[in-house]
Amino acid sequence: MGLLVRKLNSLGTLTAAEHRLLCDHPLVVRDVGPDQDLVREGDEPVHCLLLLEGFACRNKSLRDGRRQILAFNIPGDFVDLCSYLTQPMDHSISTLTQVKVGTIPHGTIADWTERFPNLCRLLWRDTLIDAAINREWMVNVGRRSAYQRIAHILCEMAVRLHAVGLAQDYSCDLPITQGELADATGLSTVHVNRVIQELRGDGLIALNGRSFTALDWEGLKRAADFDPLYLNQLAAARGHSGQVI
Amino acid sequence: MGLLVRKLNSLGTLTAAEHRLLCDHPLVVRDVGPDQDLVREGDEPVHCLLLLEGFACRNKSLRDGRRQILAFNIPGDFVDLCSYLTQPMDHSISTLTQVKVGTIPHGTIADWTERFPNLCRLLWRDTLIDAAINREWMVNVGRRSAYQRIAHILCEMAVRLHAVGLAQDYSCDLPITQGELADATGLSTVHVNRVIQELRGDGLIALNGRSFTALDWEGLKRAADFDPLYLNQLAAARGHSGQVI
DNA sequence: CGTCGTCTTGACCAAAGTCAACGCACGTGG
DNA sequence: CCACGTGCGTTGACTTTGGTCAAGACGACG
Repeated sequence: MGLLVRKLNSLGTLTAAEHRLLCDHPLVVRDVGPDQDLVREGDEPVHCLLLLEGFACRNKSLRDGRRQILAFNIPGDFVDLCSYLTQPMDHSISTLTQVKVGTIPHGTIADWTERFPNLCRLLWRDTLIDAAINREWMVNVGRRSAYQRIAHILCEMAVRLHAVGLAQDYSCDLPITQGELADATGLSTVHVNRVIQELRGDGLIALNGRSFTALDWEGLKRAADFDPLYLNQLAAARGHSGQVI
Repeated sequence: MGLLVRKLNSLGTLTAAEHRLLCDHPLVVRDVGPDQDLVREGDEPVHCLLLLEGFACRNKSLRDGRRQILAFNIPGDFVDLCSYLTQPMDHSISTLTQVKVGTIPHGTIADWTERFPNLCRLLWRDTLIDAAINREWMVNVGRRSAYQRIAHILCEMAVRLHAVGLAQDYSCDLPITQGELADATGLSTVHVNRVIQELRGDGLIALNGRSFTALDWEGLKRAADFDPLYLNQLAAARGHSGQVI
């Protein structure tokens, strides 16, 4: 539960009792391979999933097979906390890589939130930040050019991975294919490929296989019109770890 | 507070004590003209707004002036409940028409939610349904054709307005300009105009000025690939008012 | 009656999609 | 150890969707 404690502490302050509660909770861990659905649209899960290792994504598919990726999930993310209060699922959660997930029964969350209003607020806030990321993605897909979209999503991943210690010196492991990037940005795979080459040509990024480096962080941010405010609103407002990169 | 009670009761069940609490709360009401910002990106509001009459929208602007509308708000919507837990605002709320809004101090909400876990859950659920609408819009903008996007957004508005009693016989007052529809769908005004004419030509809709009628509801739903599940997840699951149209 | 915002139309343009093929790395099985 | 298949990245030629620019129509309102 260390990851969860760390995450919630970045959103506010856990009391000692809450800290103990979470640390004492025995987490059931499950291993899942790449390209599997952790939860499927229409499911009515009875527990929430905490992503401990690996990458996943939130996505919705149309009947004709096209799909939209709504968010990338990284270690520490409470992947489907929303299933605690909204059923059935209106979207799926799929793994991108091999992952480890912890499962927490809805009953446990109900118990926690009734007894600890502060913890409840932190969990609620976590879902609100997910929503904020969604909003930013919507602007991305609706109003930015292909070049800006890709740059923006790369900026976001760099900041978020840095925040959980999975990026150093502007580089990180990014096991996301160009096809997945296309589904996340509302573009075609072919066009994503061309844009990435343009970004490479402009000296902004290095991206080969699973490894990503922002060669010119400031330039990339400028190209993307990136403002990390939406990612960690409270932390930033309180002057905490905030501006990580 | 009748509107709020009605809305929360559609998301779950208020206890008698909660019902009384809400009904006894003296709501401060404010009138605002059209095309005004109720809350602006960067603000740190100290109260939440409940939309009582009129239409508004949640939106984000880019520095170059392009903007994306993230959601349309209709009477009964808790327009910026998210400001209770995430500050500062990462987006703006603007009026589309003359509106009446009720203001509820964050302190009041904090008090309510600490004392009434069930009410807290209902409010939390309300923010989660907002998020679900956002997700559907993202699919709309990212993966549907212009024709489908407009059809889809019209379906959504019809269902939501019907749910609060503002639509009968497949028609309703819809004071949204084509320019605003463009900002909501990630299209240009000109293209929205052409698509609307195509929808008219196909006998699916009548849309003049502020009045909208779905002439062929089933056809419109089919064209939009519309599934209202995401709008009222719990109500639908429990077999409540659910499928309104 | 004039002005302003919105809707409408046409001519033209550009961004991104589609289709198809190929290269390349990696893993698997003979 | 090599042939083969598979998934991903890359490229080119061509098409389509939707954007841009510009002008006119229409209606509400002062």
